[in-house]
This record gives sequence, structure tokens and C-alpha cells, in this order.
Amino acid sequence: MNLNRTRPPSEGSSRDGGATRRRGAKLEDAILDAAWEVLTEHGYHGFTYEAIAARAGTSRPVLYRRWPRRQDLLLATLSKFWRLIDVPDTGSLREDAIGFLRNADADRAGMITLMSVQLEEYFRDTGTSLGELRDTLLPPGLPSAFETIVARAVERGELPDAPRSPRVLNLPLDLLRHDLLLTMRPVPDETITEIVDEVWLPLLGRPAQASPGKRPTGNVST
Amino acid sequence: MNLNRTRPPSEGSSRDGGATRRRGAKLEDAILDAAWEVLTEHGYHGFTYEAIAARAGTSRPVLYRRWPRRQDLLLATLSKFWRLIDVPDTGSLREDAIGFLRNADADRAGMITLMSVQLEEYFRDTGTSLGELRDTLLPPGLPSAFETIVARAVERGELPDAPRSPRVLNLPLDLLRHDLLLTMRPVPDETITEIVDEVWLPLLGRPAQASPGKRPTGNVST
DNA sequence: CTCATAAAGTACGCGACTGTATCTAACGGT
DNA sequence: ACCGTTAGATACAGTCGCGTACTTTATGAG
Repeated sequence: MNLNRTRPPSEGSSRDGGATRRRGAKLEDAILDAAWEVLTEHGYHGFTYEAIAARAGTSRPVLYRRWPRRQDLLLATLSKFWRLIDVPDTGSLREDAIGFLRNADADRAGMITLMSVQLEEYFRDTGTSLGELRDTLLPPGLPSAFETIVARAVERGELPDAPRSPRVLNLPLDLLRHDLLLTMRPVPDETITEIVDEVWLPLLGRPAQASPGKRPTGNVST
Repeated sequence: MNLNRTRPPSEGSSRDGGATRRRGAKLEDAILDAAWEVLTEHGYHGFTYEAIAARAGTSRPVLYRRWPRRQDLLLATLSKFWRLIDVPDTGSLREDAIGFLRNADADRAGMITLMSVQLEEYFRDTGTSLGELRDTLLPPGLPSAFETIVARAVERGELPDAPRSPRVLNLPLDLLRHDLLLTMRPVPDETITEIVDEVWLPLLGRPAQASPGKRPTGNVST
């Protein structure tokens, strides 16, 4: 990785041009920004005090003082950059679902990939898993996106008011996430419509959309 | 040139107590065994020439001679220990599906976990993904487990002979894998029956099993 | 303006791992 | 019994990251 070890003595290195020495919150912000960049670019493996300090134009002890363990720094970084995914409200069950999945794909392609496959050591160190980490980052008690989407469809009379298991409700996001995890890339749009039209809507009791000329698009499955 | 390299006269640290010196295939086997142990215990992060050589009771140059890059060694190790999952043949679509998922859960809980979450650097190094790795390890052209299961059900007349997309066919394994990836633990058996009874069978046009007293079991979904 | 002090920045020693080179001795085929 | 092959041991130069002494400097209270 070889981020310049030998640091010229003068200001050249600090990002702020060396005018004032950053302190407190300002410095902290800069560090977390740097940490996020390092994390997305190099994964948790490259998420070292060394690299982050260099990137932020500061020194390791500054980081150690604030976050004595790597996990602390990671959590702080993730908290700062974690965003909820927008749930669209188009007036159509199908469009809501597809729209949400598109947002999820766009927002999380990097995110999820990152979390899952890059955090190896983190999960090893902490004995936790991707699911648990997400639970700690997610606001608790919030209805899931697809709960919201289905509830609205019920209100509109688009779906009957029947009980549905979380498994069925959240199927689309699970499938999208599955594909993201396996491919580590954003999924093609056909995958999204496939999930909604071939799996989810039929399961909810809506007939599959008659898309003419539909061929089975390859999926990542065994 | 190079006089007096102090050399202790006797043999030293090899595992075999110095009796015989392993060569060729035998040695190679021992190394790959050691590599597999290291990989499962410490993940790809701990999968170092150093650790593997030590574990195998040999020295790094021996490994470098055979597998010049870490990836080569990894591939060799995985190839040696990769096993296909048994597909049961019970005469019932549902039982076949559930049985296979149970096998997959048992066989792959460690495996998948490993592959996904431990191989971070490998995927980074090679620019590949979990899916691609699986494709290189999987015998090509083989029908997927659920293709087999469904084909047999069609033969028995349990299902109509209609075209079905890979997405729908492989849904159960995708969902199982998803849960494995998120939790990094074997899934509870209810998850398996839930996937089959609430999702897959209904999708294939079979009514859900009437399991009395069924409550929605929590899943890992958002 | 001064100066205590909190925080930034520096330096050091350590350990893990890499990749290669070199020497030796055991093994095993002919 | 010979001798080519190669395991096995060790060394070395280099990189990277760790954690914590220690030193310097900016800032704001008095």
C-alpha cells in the first residue's frame, strides 16, 4: 500500500495547508472522512491506523486517543456514513417494490459488498455477524421497507389485508442482497424486475406481469 | 564464500520426528491438509505461507516452489476439500427440497461462511467474486440440485411440466445461502421448512403446507 | 502578554510476514 | 553404490503495521 511513510517535516502533509492545526471536532471529522475513504477503497483489511492517519494527514496517536481499538473506529465511521434507503411512494405496489430495490442497489452496492466481504476480521474479532452489525446500525422498531410498501398497497385496496410472514415480505431485499453478496457488483435491472415479477408478486397472489418475450435471465444461483 | 554458517548437526523440527523425510505427493498432501486447517481456523487472513509451513512441519520455500502465489495455494486447497452436496431422493418434492437444504446447511455452514466472509483479500487480489469462485470449483454443465429435484417431481406427476426460470428453481438455496451469509451460523430447521413451505411450494403452484399453529418465525431480514 | 496544559506530532522498538538465496542431506531410481 | 533431485533448514533484506514512550506547539484563561 505504501502510503508515504517518510513525512516531510513541514506542513506539506496536513490537508489544511498547514495554516491552523486542527483540533477537536474538526479534526475528528477529517479523520472519519479519511477512514471512510480507506474503508471503501481498501476494505477492512486496509483499515489500519497507519493508513487512516496518513490519509487524514495526522498521526496514529491522535487516533488511538479517540478510538483505542479498531472496532471503535470502525463503528464511528460506519455510524457517520450510514444512510437509510429511500422508500418510493408511486401508488403502485410493483413500482414501489422495483423502485426501492433500485435504490437499495444503488445505495448499498458498495455498502453491502463492503460490509459483508470486507469485514472478515471484524466479525472474527468481535464474534458477531453481518446481521448483528446491521441491527446495531439500524434504528430499532422501524418497520421494514417492504412492510411499509405492502401496508400502503393494502390501504389502496391493491392487496387483501391478510397476515404475511416477514420471510415473504422481505423476500425481495433478501434476494437482492444475496445477489449483491455473490457478485459484489450492482445487479442488472432485469434481476430486480425478475425478483418482483416472477417471485414476489406471484407469492402475494398477484399474477406475474405478462412481459412479452421474457426469457429467463441467468441468475447467480447454483 | 559463505564460510561458517553455523549448522546444528542433528535434525530438528519436522513433525515426523526426523525418521523419514516426506517427498512428492505425500508431502503435498500433508501441506494441503495443513493449509485447510489453517484456512478454516483462521480464515484467509491467517492463510500465510508462514503459518501453513509451520503447521505442516516444513518450510516456506517448499511451498513457494509448488505454489508461487497465495492464490494458487488457496485454489489447490479448496479443490482438494470441495465436496458436492448430496441430493436426497425421497419420492416427495417437499421432502427432497427440505432434505437437500438440510444437507446444504450441514455441509456448507462452515464452507460458505468461510468462502464469503473469509476470502476478502482473495476477491480483492483477484478481482473475482464468490460467485465466480464457485463457478470455477463447480463441475460445469451439471444440473443444479433443484433442477434435479423438480425434474423428478415432474416425472412423478407431482408437478406440471411447465418451464420455470432458474431464479424460481434455485430460490430455496439462494435464500438459505443468504441466511448463512448474514448469520454466519447454521440456520434453524424452521427456516428451512419456512423457505420450502411458505415460499417455494406456493410459487410452484402447490398450496402451502397447513402446519397447524404456525407462527411467523423471525428471519434475518431487514 | 504570559504560560499552563491539552492536544498534536515524533520516534523507537517490536513482531509478523514476504520472497529469495544458499547450503545440506536424505531419498529413490537406475 | 551412485547421483540427480528436492526437502528441509536457515539467513537476509525489506515492508507494514502495532502500541507507547516522549517532545513540541497552539490556544485560551487569567
